[in-house]
Amino acid sequence: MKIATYNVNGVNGRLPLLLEWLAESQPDVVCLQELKAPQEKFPEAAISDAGYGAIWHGQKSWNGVAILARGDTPTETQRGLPGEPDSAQSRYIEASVRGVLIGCLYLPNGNPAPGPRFDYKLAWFDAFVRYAASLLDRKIPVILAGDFNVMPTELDVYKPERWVDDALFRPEVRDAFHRLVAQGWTDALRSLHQSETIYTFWDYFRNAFARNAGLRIDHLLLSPAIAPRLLAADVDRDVRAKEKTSDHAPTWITLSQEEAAA
DNA sequence: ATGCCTATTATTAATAGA
Repeated sequence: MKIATYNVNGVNGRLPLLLEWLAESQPDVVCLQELKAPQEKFPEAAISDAGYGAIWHGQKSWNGVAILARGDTPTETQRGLPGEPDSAQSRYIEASVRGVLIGCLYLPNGNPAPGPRFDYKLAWFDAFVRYAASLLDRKIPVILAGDFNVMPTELDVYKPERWVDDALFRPEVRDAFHRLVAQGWTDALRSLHQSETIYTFWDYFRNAFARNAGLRIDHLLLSPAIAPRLLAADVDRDVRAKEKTSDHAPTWITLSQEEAAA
């Protein structure tokens, strides 16, 4: 079972690229962020023709999240984050797919920091940490996947000293991520590649991709009930190299079908 | 310290992204 997260940066503008990647990569479940499309403009027919059922939480201009399932329809369990500070922003959707609860999130960027946008980020993050704890209490297989807009450690940013005052790397935000993981989640990419440089985002500016000036901000967190099934985890960097591409690359894991032996 | 580039929306400029 392959589960991917992809900040597509405009689901309609990137539709040909998205369909190409779906056909090549064949993920079973996909969490999309930054649809940048209102609810009625989601390309449901094209996604369906590609073999995927979908649920989505759209918003005009900004944000927007979706969950796709190959040959299946995700069973929606939550839309919007409980206790979120601004329900007008579409940043969370959740579904049950093939026995796994999938939470798809787009955490606020938060720049400039300090300021109201940063306060909003911290408030959203706090609500998310509380909600994540309630998911762990259920002792079920859960995957929280999306654009967390945080580099967890210095290993996750090409030039850490340049980012210390940025909303994606400030201590408050890193602390929030560490508090989240400390609840019992497994950071899938990092658990399999403990000392490697792995990036999931490269700025459009400054020829960042060619220089590999990247950030690791797209994450998949596994609950203890599913973490033993983790087989592989990687980033489809080749997608970031294409024309008309998102500034993020698809990030994915594979899981064994059965519960791992104790 | 800032712009760089790219998207959407609404009208060629503003806003957001990270």
